Amino acid sequence: MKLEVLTKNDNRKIENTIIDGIRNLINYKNLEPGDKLPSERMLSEKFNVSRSIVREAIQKLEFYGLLKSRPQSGTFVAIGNTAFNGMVEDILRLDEPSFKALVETRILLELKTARLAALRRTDEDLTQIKSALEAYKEKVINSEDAVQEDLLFHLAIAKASGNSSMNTFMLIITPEIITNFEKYHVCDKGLAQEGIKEHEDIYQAILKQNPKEAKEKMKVHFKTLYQYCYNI
Amino acid sequence: MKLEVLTKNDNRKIENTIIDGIRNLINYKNLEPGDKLPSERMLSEKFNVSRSIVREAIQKLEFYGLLKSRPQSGTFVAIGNTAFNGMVEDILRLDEPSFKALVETRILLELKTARLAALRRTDEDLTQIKSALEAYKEKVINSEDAVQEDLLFHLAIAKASGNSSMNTFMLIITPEIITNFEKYHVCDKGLAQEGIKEHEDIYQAILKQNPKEAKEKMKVHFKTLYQYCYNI
DNA sequence: ATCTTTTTATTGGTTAACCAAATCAATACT
DNA sequence: AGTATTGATTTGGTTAACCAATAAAAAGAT
Repeated sequence: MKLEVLTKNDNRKIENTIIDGIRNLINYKNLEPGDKLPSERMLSEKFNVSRSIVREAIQKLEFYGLLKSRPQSGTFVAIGNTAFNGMVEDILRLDEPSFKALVETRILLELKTARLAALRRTDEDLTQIKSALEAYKEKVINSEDAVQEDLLFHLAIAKASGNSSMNTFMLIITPEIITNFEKYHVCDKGLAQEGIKEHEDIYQAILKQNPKEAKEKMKVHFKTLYQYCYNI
Repeated sequence: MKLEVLTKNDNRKIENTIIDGIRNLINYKNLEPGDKLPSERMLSEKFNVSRSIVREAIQKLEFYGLLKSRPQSGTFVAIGNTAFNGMVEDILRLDEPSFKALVETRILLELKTARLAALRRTDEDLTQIKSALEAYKEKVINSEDAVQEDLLFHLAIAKASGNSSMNTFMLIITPEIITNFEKYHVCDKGLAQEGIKEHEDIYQAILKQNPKEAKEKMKVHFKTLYQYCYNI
């Protein structure tokens, strides 16, 4: 029954081994930013694994900005030696975030995106937020589950914040939040009804382009969640 | 000369096409969370592309938590239809974050991680932060470039925050920050000297486990950067 | 009939062969 | 001598064939 986890760990382990090998190689050869790594073929031969494995390891390091691969040219070091070593260490030891960590991050991000959305929202942003709000309201008044519509409303605000980075991070943590909400039935306790009012308040603040009020209304909205999160 | 960008766009475009195809399939077949998608082989045949392409598209959707693939079993829908459609739309339209957006996000995250680190740091965390601080100081007093050591100090704090999610996000945005700092020579203006004092203040606050002070000292540290960022 | 065992087909993961673009060096031309 | 051109080589990207694990179905024993 735990086989799935085991194989996944194995995969993770071999990928991490390759990442560690690449790190050693860069240190041994003293490669600086802009320097070229050996080709994927040579790396796969050196580490006795297939090219796909090497490619995955490179892609992971590329995702974290440590390497940069250019088609028909090669893979290049993207940051300095010191930062590379320090960050690889962290990347290899990263563990899955807990639900508490996710909620904590979400609240932090959303207090900011609400404020920024009030400052920067376009008319197009506003109509999309409004549309998400209406979809949410319709579900709630029909007493249907509205977790998804709830999250989409918040994502619309994140998009309106004009900060692509925060928007991306919200997209990353949202599905896990949804899953946990539905699993622990966070929103079943008749909270959805008052949720409508809170959502409308946030929308109004963004409509009026009042950043302080937007953040404040978002904080009110999170009050229940906040307490819930810290009482698990 | 712009060919690299073009091919990359092409690659992106075909992957996005497949993602769109998967979305349509899920809608057409009304697949709910837990339902199984067609196998990678069938999808690659249906979309007239190779399995690798399909795999990459699936992996991207899995990264954002919309799908979940299990070895020797299949790929499964992970979230509800409504959320899936809304999020796919956003994912397809995501653009690269600007430097300003990155700095904005970094400041937001770090004011929080400093506070959390003061609350939750272990002794082990503390020694790692201290170690990063010493490495930074040594570089600065030798008048060497210390951008990397600077960032590693901040990453050590992020790790000490005990929030894996924020730690990951810091790791994601850090390399781009480093690159831009070095490009625009943000830290060349003799700021490094006073940076030592500011770093030490942050360290002391975390040592004393004083969250309010840690956040405040971090805010002081970011004051210059903050102004710089908003004056570009 | 029901449960266990065995077989068979399907799955994601892995490897290896193939392709077009980019690079670089040798050559031809001015 | 210097510059442009061309062709072989190297590169990351792509495709297709292969593998082990899984799950489902069929056969056998109780």
